[in-house]
Order: sequence, then structure tokens, then C-alpha cells
Amino acid sequence: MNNKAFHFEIEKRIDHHLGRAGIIHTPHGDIKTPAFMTVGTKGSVHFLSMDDLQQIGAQAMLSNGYHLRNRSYEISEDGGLSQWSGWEGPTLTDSGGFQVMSLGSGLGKVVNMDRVKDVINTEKKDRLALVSEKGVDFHDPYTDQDDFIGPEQSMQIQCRIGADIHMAFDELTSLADTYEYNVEALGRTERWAQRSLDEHKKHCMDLGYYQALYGVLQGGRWEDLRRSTSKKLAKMDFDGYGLGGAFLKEDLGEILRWCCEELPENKPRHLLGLSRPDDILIGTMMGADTFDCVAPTREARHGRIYTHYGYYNITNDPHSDAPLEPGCDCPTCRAGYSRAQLYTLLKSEKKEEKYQFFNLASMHNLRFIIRLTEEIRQAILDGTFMEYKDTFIKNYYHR
RNA sequence: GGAGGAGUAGCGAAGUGGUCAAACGCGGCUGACUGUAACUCAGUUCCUUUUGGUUCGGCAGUUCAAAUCUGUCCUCCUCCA
Repeated sequence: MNNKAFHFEIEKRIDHHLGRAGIIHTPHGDIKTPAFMTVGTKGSVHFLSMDDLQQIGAQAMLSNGYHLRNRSYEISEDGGLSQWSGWEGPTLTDSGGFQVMSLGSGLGKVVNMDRVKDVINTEKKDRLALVSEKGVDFHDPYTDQDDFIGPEQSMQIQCRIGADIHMAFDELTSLADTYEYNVEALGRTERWAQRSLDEHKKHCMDLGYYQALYGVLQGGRWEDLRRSTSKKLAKMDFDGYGLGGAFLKEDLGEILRWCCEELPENKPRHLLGLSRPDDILIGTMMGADTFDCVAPTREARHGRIYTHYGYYNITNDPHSDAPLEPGCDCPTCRAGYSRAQLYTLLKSEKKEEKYQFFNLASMHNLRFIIRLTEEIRQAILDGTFMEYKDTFIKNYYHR
């Protein structure tokens, strides 16, 4: 059927929509979709052990080629990301495309889906990353060194890291960029896509198993750009697609639809960087199969706790004996931790106790999002997706 | 009993005549966070929602003007008896 150890199997579709439930087969295991991939940028999820990840039902881990670039040879010698990190399941690496934006036009800015009016790009002279046709020159804030990554470098790095799925090197534009700039950036991203594909082919079997490559769709919020780039990349020999971009909340579903209508149905699609419940629900409905996001863990560390009835901050309920969410099946709630106990850990001056809070809160939020994807999957298989979605949104957003 | 030193907002700590409701840190409270420069960031923290009021151990003074100077009292710390 497929001589590569990577393929996507569709099990069931959502009626009248582009969404589906399926299975992505990779050399390191299967991913039942829709699925949320936990973000372990440098090869581990902040404050979670691999055992913790198993316990919360994590299926796959996403790491970052940019952050791991200086360790890629070491990882390669170890046999790849799975061996090296101790995460035995499927893995994915990002190309570093996000850092083009976060260290460049978005330096010091928050990537927000609700505001657009007050979004201003960082001045060119202040940026740590500068884009040109060849790639991205940047200044690494950690090592204080100047460095360069282009499509070829990104592919070489990712192939040494050896995740099961790689992302083409792309340029993520910001909400503040104009149509004209998006045309320019998109052309570059498309040329980089071809260069990524060419370079990837040379190294994709270097570690002894096939490493898949996803092409990344950009194009901002413009239908003509989204559809044309989707058509172009659809004709190229990618194993799947990354749905990229800075989205305005109300545009997300529409943009995904434009893209997914043009993409081949039999290849998996990963929505890059989003994980609010409505994003996942709309994303799934519009054809995205996998997701990743730093928010569940980052927000957990900052005290925001997810529940079916919306989120709250643990600091607003410091004396409660209640669990984070009654009835939750996460390890934290199952172990019987109360909000008061967790608050005490968060506020502790002892580092270990604070870290314990980070661990417990992160597991809760991640489990919440992972359980959401599990339930969505089951609802699709049961043919009840739309009902599930409406009920969930109604409870979560109180509308 | 004697000699020094110190008392500033919840805490720690600047400030030694006006530009002081009083820096800064912590703690507290709000909010933010979406392919992790993110165990981070922003705002707020005497009362009062007024170009207002009451403050810098207490009281009494000096001065146009005091947290800052003088006197006195109280409390605390160190050292000597």
C-alpha cells in the first residue's frame, strides 16, 4: 500500500464538513486523530516526565529544530529524537519558522488572536531575526551568537534530530503585515517549500527510518493567497501539511476551509500552535487532524486552570478544598489535590514545591486538552460531532 | 545605672529642609499568555473615586516650608557596669 512507514488512514468523516477521524502511522507508532501533540521544545515537556505524558494520554511530542539545532549531532548519534529524549512515541519537529516571526517582526510581542488594531511589528533595527531569500539571519538570545538558518539548514537539522514528522521551513507573518508583504513572504515560503523538499529527500532516511515532511501553508487572512498556495503545495510531494499563520479568532475556520478544500484528502494536516477548545473544535471541523500549543503548559505555570466551564486562576480560589475540576480524570485530580494545596505549592518559596505545582497544573491542563481531542474523535466516530461541539462550546464559553 | 545605634506604607529598605504620598525590592491583588527569549509579562498596592485628606514612633517647637532641624517622651538593639 505505502512503501513508506508513514501514511494516513481516514476512519470516518464529519458529515458535510472537511473534518475526519483517522490514524497517522509513523515509524515510532500511531497517532489517532484528531490529536493534540504536547510541546517539548527541547525534547521534554516542561516539568513533565515521560511517564507523566503516558499517564495523561499524550500520543505525540513536538520539538523544535531551532532550539535543538546545536544538539542535533548528539541526537543523531543517539539514534534520533525518540531514543535521545526517552519519548518512545511519535515525534514532530518544527522547522524554526515560528522563530522567524517571534524573534523578528513579533519580537517582544504577544501573539494574540483577538486584537489586530494595536498590533505593530517590531522595528527592523530592533529585530533579532532578519529574513532574506536565502533564509534567516538571527541573533540567538541564549548563546548571544549570530547564526543563520535557511531551508537547507533546517532540513539538515531536522533530519539529524530525526522526528517522525518534519515541517518545511516557512515564514510566519504577523497580523500587522500588509497584503503586499504577505504576497512577498508567501512567494518566499513557497520557494523555501521546494528547497525544503529537495534537501529533505537527501537525508530523510539517514537514521534508518523514513522521516516525513509536511509543507506549511501561509498566506495570512486572504482567500486568494490561501487557495493558491494550497493548490501549489498540494501538487508537491509532501507527506502532509502544516496549517500556519497568525489568525484572527473569527477568521480561523474560514481560512482553514479555504486551505483544506484545496488539499488532498488523504494527507494529514497539522494546525500549528493552537489549542483553545474552540480552536480545536473549529480546526477539526474544518479538516485539521493534529494540533500543538504551548498554552496549556505555560498557562498552567502561570496559574490558569482549564475546566469544562471555562478557565479560572488558582490564585482567585486559594482556600478551596475542591479539586481543580470535580470529576476530572487527570493524575492531579485523581490524586486528590485540592485547590488550596496547589495554591500553597505555587506560592511556596521552596523551588521543589513550586515545580511540583508546575507539574501538577500542567498535567491537568494538558489532560483537559487531550481528553477534549479524545472525545472529539469518539464523537466523530459516533457521528455526533456537531452536537458534541455545540455542547462543549456552550459550557466552556457560557454561550 | 552608663555609652552608642535605631524607629519610614503589610514586610524589608531608600530618602537627612521645599521638585515627598514618599524610590526600590518582597509580599498582596488584577489581568495577559496560542508552531516556548515565557518558573514570564503588564497594571495595581495609605485613605479618598475631588486640582482632596491624613502620614514617615508620640508630643511640643523652629521655619514661608519638616520624613528630614530642636526639645522631650516612648520602644527596640549593641556594648560597658
